[in-house]
Amino acid sequence: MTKPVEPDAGAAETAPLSVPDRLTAAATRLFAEHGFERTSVQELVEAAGVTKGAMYHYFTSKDDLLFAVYERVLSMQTRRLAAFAEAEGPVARRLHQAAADVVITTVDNLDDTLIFFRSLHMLSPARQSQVRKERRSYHELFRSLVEEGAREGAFRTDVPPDIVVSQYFGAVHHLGMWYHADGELSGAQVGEHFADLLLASLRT
Amino acid sequence: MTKPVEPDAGAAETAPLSVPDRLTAAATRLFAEHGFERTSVQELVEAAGVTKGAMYHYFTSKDDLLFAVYERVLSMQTRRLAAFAEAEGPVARRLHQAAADVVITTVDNLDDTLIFFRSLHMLSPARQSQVRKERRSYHELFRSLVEEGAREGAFRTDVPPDIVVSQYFGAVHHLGMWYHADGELSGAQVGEHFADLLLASLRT
DNA sequence: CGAGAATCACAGACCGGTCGGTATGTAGGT
DNA sequence: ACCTACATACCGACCGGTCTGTGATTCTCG
Repeated sequence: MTKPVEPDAGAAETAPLSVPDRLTAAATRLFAEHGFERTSVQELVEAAGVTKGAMYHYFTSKDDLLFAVYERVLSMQTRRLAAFAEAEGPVARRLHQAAADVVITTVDNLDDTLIFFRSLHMLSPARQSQVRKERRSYHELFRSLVEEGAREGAFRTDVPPDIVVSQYFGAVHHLGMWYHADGELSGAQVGEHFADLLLASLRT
Repeated sequence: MTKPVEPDAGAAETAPLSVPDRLTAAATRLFAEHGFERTSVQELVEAAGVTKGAMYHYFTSKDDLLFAVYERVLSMQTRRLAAFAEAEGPVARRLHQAAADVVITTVDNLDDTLIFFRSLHMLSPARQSQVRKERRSYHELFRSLVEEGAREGAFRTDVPPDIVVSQYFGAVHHLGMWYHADGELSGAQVGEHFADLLLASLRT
């Protein structure tokens, strides 16, 4: 058995995922459910259908696993934002699209983003600063769109762009606290409303 | 020694606070600094200058102490919001004042609000639902202001008030993740900007 | 081409340390 | 005598991480 286990050998779910993928998937679910500290390595590996030996073969520590969960969603969102920022068209439209999109990717990965802000402080200082650095460049990319609109006269100039971005992302990052997939509004609908409110708040 | 200890008997800070108050103050600081789970009861009571016996005399568990921290700031913010909501004047002005005020009280109690959203899930389910209930009535009081403005024609009606309120409080609750008292802007300045953006986003 | 060596990918028992909570004791007030 | 308000010693559970073992695969070299 080089990579996949034989079908239907494990517990409930036995998709042919690799062992590291099974571990990150189980970690995402359990960390979001009980929190990072309340989830023991033992129950984590049992949920993933592997053993501790397997986990410590691929990850150096429990923190490392948390970090891997962070990286996945953070790099994905950064890539998407860059694509919207570099696109053609008026800045108001690009900002609206980017703002709505980050809501959609956030609700599509609600567990990850919930863990993100709940457990960042559990990471080693080195890992924390690495995550913060990535988060910061993400913030700055978004801010550059706001500044571009302000220069062009499309947006108001009496509120610091940093405040605008911090306010918006604060709202997005808090989605994990209240949004439920089985609620009235889809992620796309919430994204539209959020983006509409953002653009309205920036009108001259 | 019925209530106060003799002056200058403990560690660094020996204000004549009662033992429960010393414990909640130490808990607020340590939970915000290292997180709830990483803070042991032993270091907590040492920071408060008391012993475990004292702590378990006033609180039934470590969770109970966390709950007490929650209650203090939550009830305070609810009282203040009610005062603004019940005041006189146009709804736009009352909403602006309430929106700016919640930012100020949040940055004035940044540790508490940080703990709040980071460690809510560590509470027992019963306690969690009690906190959520209070949080919900707070949300609804704020929402009633938005709805009042919409009825009067002062605010737009094409975005659900719940979305507006969730977005705004999301941003406020996330202040603990980025606001620093030694930064460029004071809490009052951030509050003004936040409230300005909120009101602008609601214009018809 | 084949056999032994080295490596990989885990398995699972085990350990030192820590932690929340309790049991028991006691000084002072009433 | 009794209650309040603590102090202190202690316990059993648990947890992250390590260590050794092992079957399968790959590499090496004659």
